[in-house]
Amino acid sequence: MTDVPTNGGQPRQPRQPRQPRHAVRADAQRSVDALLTAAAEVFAASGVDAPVRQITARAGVGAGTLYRHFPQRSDLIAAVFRHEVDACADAAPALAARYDPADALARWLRRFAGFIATKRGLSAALHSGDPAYGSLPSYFQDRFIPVLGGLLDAAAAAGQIRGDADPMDLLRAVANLALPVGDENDEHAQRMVALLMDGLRYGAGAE
Amino acid sequence: MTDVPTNGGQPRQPRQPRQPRHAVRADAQRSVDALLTAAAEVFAASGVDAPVRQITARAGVGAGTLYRHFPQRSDLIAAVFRHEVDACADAAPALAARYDPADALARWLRRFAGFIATKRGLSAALHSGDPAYGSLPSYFQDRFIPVLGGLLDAAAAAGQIRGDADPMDLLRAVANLALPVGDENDEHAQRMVALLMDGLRYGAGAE
DNA sequence: TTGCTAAACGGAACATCGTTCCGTATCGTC
DNA sequence: GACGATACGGAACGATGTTCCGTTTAGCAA
Repeated sequence: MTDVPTNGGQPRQPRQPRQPRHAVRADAQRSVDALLTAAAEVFAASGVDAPVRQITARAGVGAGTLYRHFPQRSDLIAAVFRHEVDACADAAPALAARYDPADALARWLRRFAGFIATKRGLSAALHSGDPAYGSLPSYFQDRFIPVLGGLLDAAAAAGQIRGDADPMDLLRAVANLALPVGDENDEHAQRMVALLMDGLRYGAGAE
Repeated sequence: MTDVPTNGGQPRQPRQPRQPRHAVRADAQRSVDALLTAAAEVFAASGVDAPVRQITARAGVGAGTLYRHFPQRSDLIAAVFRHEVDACADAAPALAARYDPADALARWLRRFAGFIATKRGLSAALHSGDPAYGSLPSYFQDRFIPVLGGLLDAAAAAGQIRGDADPMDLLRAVANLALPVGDENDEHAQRMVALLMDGLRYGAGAE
């Protein structure tokens, strides 16, 4: 066993989990989708500390299935987070196509506030030091800053809002406004976001 | 049951837990002391989320005893917090008597940084909305601001440090520096606190 | 179509945790 | 010294995260 002449350069252990034999089994894909959907709903309703069984029950799968696809709880949380970030970011083009720039911006900010409102308990999780969360903040920024930047630029170019708004500033502001604290309903958040939007409109043309 | 004529003005439920019949039994006092000491050590080592059994084992006490004195977990955490705030604040007079003002200030700030360093996970607990924590922030301020203010005034009066340092600002700054994040040891915090102290000295007499 | 095997599934079982319960031991008083 | 209120210990309970393993199924091949 001094040498391993077989499979030169092709290590036996699967370095790429892709192409294990056939791409991905249909039932596995269904399970993952069901889990992501169920987890998103449960997290929104009860926070990210919700019991695992509640998620598996809603998804109609066993606990073993969950842990097969998401070995750690944090993996599921991170996956749901990314999934929702994508959904929110991907909503922008449709809005931009259907509404005029300022309206599209306002609608997307509302959408974004709704996204944030489902993130109760996540900020604590983010600071837990779990490496599974390490890439989430940058993912958040990488996806949202270009999207919001585009909407802002379009509205500014149309002369509908002021031109000096910084996307990151606005993301942080809306996130702080919409993060649920205590028992206040999200009506308050929506009003504050609308106020922010009016602030942007008010400065149109100025400077 | 339309009226309750009995015990006018003296509600039956014990509003003051003091003076139940005789002051407090000696064994009960021992248990409380052992629990506070053990909890402080365990919290410092493992954070406030440490298992309850670990605390009772270290205190040499049964679980029932813990819950008799601290009906909720948050009660124990709050009690330990208050206990340590007191110990830290009470350390100031001795330091002020033994060392010259600026030295006493520096030593107390180190002491305070050590206090903060044991508070991993507490900030999350404070924001959990549990009413048992409601009074902790004001307790923190009420005890520390006069203590630090006294030390600052003495050092400023002696011309050893600048005179425009705000106690609350300094508390927040040191707390932020000393709060353990990730795996860094507290050496870093002590260096930063020393730096802050040098900053105070540097401004002596200025302005 | 039928057979086969790796992959995936479900849910019982295990370990751990916070909390409760209650029989027993102890303290302080009369 | 005896008695009653108080406190103690730790087993027991319910909930939860996680693992294990016998069973099922998807997808390929003959």
